[in-house]
Amino acid sequence: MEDRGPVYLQIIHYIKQGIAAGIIGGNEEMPSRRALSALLGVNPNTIQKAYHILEEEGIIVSRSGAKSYTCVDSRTVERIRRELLSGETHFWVKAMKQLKVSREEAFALAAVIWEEASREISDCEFRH
Amino acid sequence: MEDRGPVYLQIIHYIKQGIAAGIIGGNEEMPSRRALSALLGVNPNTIQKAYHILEEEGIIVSRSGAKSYTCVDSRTVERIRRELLSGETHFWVKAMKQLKVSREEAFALAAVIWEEASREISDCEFRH
DNA sequence: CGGACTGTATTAAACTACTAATACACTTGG
DNA sequence: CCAAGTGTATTAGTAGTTTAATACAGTCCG
Repeated sequence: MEDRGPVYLQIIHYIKQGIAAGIIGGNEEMPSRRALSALLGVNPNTIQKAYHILEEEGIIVSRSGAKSYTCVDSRTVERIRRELLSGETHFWVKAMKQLKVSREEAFALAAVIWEEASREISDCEFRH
Repeated sequence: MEDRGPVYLQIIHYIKQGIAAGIIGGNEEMPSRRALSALLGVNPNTIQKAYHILEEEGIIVSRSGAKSYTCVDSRTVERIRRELLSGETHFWVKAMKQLKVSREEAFALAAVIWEEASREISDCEFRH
């Protein structure tokens, strides 16, 4: 529905999601700032901002001149996964309650949409 | 989790949500720009921007000098309700699928959080 | 009527997100 | 080694959001 805020936050969220889903490994080479910016069609500075925050959060490591790598053990992967999962679900429940939807109606709709989404081609990885 | 973007969009969303939930009636007096800005601690111009867009969408009517009123029939209320409900649920399902969560795990977690939220005091109306 | 409140409009300033164009030092692979 | 690619930093500019300080004309109620 919406674009969901600043691009650099979307990138951070996207990478965390990839790690939580196991698409991005815990000690894996990351695309360079320039390469990812070209791929996504945004400015290198925007990628740098996202990577910098990810480094502050201890999710990637960067050595000046060399490529950046993810830096998360399995415990951290599980922590990130639970954070995202819980966060998104809390947000949905809150929205449903604010709309004064009954538990039955909410879950029935979610079930319908879940099946609907299962019948769609859903492949949009950020590398091939 | 997040602040969810521009304030004027939050206000629009909040009012639509109130209408969809039946908290705000279909032909009801709206708080004045100045009153709502004071209540929310934001600039009157920000409220004006939100109200102006709501008027363009045919949700409220404003006559220069008089108070603004909501202007939605029951069919429109139902349309708005379905839009918000469907939009939020699509977003949640998409997030769950991107995290590669099984339907069972996702719905189980949602059930837990739903009950958890039911045990909390949840009253934050925008007027008393 | 007349004052209080209303919607509406204008202008200026500050702030953030994002783009753009560089520049520099470091690492790596051929 | 050395050229290509890398992370990092700087400066400038644009656009959108928000605040601020007004101003003015219309409506409403006592």
